[in-house]
Amino acid sequence: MAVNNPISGLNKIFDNRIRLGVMSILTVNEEVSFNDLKQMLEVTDGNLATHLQTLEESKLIKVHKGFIGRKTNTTYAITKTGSKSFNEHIEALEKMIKGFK
Amino acid sequence: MAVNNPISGLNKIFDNRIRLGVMSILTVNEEVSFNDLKQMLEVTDGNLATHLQTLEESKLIKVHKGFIGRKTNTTYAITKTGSKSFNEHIEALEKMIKGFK
DNA sequence: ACTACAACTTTGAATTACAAAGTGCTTTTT
DNA sequence: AAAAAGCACTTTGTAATTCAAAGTTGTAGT
Repeated sequence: MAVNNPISGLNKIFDNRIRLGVMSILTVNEEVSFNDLKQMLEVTDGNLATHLQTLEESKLIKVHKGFIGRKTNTTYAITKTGSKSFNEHIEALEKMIKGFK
Repeated sequence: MAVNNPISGLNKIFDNRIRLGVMSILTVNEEVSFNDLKQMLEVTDGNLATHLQTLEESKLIKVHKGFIGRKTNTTYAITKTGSKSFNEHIEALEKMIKGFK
């Protein structure tokens, strides 16, 4: 591995802007509903659902299917692994940015 | 546009890690040869060439075909537009990051 | 009963990314 | 001088990714 490679620490799963957005939202907010994510990120529900699935399969986020009264309410939260992976990615980004600041 | 959308300021051209890497390298180093970029980023030459072409077509970088003695030497540099676009992207990223710091 | 919303899954198409091989020119090696 | 190798590509083909649209199931409201 080249020593100077500025992108070697980046996590491929976060190359996608929607997945990046989800992670950044879930880092600030403990639990966020599907619908809120959809509105914040301005994506179609199908598109969002597949990205959430990808993140869940990689154990970066977890799903909680709950209720508000009798109505189903699905919320998403970041996992420990997710926090760790995302922080590493951000650190790699910051390192890259600092390289030229 | 949603007010809270953390990814709306990101530039799609920089979603790709190789193009991101090129820009970050060219922000620190005024002129970098094709071969140096290739080694730093650890990519195949064909792959690098297409990404450089994309960046050039968008006027984010410029190519200089020169010589070292009699040997051809191609170098790449960032353009004014490129600097501006890249800085905006980085600022959007930082804003996103600061959102949860 | 009908409409609407929520949270999906499935399908299909378009775009993107990438490796591998080929090209033309030059330089170095034998 | 011939062969091998390097540089900076281009072309080709495939694999992966991304995304919108439509379909699905279940609940809620009117």
